[in-house]
Amino acid sequence: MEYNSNIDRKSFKPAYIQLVNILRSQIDSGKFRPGGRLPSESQLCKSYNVSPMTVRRAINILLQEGVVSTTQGRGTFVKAIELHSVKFGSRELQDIFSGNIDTKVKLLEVKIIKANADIALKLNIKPDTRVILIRRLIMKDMEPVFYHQEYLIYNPTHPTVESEMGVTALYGLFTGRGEASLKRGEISIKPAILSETEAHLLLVDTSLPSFRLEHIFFDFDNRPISWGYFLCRSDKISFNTRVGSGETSDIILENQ
Amino acid sequence: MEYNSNIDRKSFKPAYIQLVNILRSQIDSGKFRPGGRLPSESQLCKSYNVSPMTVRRAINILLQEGVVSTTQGRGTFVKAIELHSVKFGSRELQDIFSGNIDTKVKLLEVKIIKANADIALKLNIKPDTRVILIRRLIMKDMEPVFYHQEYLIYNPTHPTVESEMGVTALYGLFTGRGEASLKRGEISIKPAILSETEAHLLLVDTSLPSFRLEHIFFDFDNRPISWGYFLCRSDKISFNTRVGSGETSDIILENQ
DNA sequence: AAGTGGTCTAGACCACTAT
DNA sequence: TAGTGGTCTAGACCACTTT
Repeated sequence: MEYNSNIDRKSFKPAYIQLVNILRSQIDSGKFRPGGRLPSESQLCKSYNVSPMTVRRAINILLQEGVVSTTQGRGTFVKAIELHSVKFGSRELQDIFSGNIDTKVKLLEVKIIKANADIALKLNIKPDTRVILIRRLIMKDMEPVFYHQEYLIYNPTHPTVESEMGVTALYGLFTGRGEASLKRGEISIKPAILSETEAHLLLVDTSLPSFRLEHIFFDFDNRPISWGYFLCRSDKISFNTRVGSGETSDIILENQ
Repeated sequence: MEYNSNIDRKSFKPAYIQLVNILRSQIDSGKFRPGGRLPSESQLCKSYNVSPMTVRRAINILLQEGVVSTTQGRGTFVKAIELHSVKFGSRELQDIFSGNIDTKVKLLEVKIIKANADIALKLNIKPDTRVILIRRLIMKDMEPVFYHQEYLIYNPTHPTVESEMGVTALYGLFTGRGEASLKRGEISIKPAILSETEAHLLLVDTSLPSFRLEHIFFDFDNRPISWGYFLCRSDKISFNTRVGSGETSDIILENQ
């Protein structure tokens, strides 16, 4: 939040960030209502004594945040809140996998099995090909939070396999210190009802609904490497988002 | 995707977008692996005959996408895929609420009730204050997808109330043509198990798990205006994301 | 014609990292 | 010291919308 409405050139905050904060708090205060027009870019240049590129940069940020919309030749307008393209994040997921020290991974089982039709389809291999099954329990504060089950392509010459089997390898994926051989992944969330054995592992009742976080990863040849899913206790995790002009002011600086 | 590795000044695509696509496809191809360093900005200026600001802009986009990370004085590096801060979106949600013509809202009930402790807490009012209860069914292709239940502050002088009661007002929220009096909202996703009556309304069995999409909206005085939730059939909706260097090339241009 | 957003230049200066 | 990312300038030119 900017308390004064001028740009402080001595501040450690860049001018464009200060301008973003000024404009956002003005929108937030109701000075510019949804549908209303912001001052033109050239006006902003004069008002705050900054160059066009700096104004442009500030407005681009508000644009990306979905706070304003621009039309060439018309102006910059405050957007009404809209829900159809919201993105959800999870504070708890971030907490658990941010290298937090009280997060433990308990390896339940590692074995080589023959792929059934379903696994074969997902991993794009022939049925009955050998794959590695890993079952893990992720604990936070001594309590189970996730049950994780994963099928890996079995390839003795492939370096991924060995490192993935390590219980700590899971961290890497979350914290970015993971495999350089993984190119991309796809993850989806669905709600799930736990089976008796799954509920037992997570120390909950089957009446507690859960998230099923399914994932698949590919190498640089676009071949599937692993497929699996997390089952998450719904009392330990949720996905959230904010829309409209919230007080997100300082997050931007942290990201840069 | 860029097929040649030079910037076409006659193209309708801006130079910085072309550069983003070139760099991304080079990362995608494995030319720059996770952990590896990209050419320096000044090198990129020379290679592609663009100004520093244009290179900067391109790299900023890759930075925002999480594809690369930068360190002042060291360089720009390809990031390994990381999961802890992924954001999930829903294609189905987008489809249903993008002004699609075959989406219908069926109003089940509108009545004034006295707020119980739970509702009073959420809406920051005294218990037994009168609130409006709205119950809706959102249909797609003649099939129910969402059950929606919402509690609105009852205030005859407030313009929000009347327009919200209209069955079509729901669209506005999703498409951005909604209330200009709403400042911000918070939305969360949890898994849920349907009650008998809820399952009956959605024409499914209680054994089908569902999403519960809870929302609360505030006006420009930061007062809660409405609180409620959607129950979503899990066979009709999912939340997804991609990590790593996927083929997201052209989406960027569409957003701009 | 005047005003708007959108792209781009060709430098400048600074802070930081490596050697 | 040399190279790196990061910010910023003071204009230019273009495409578009409004009057």
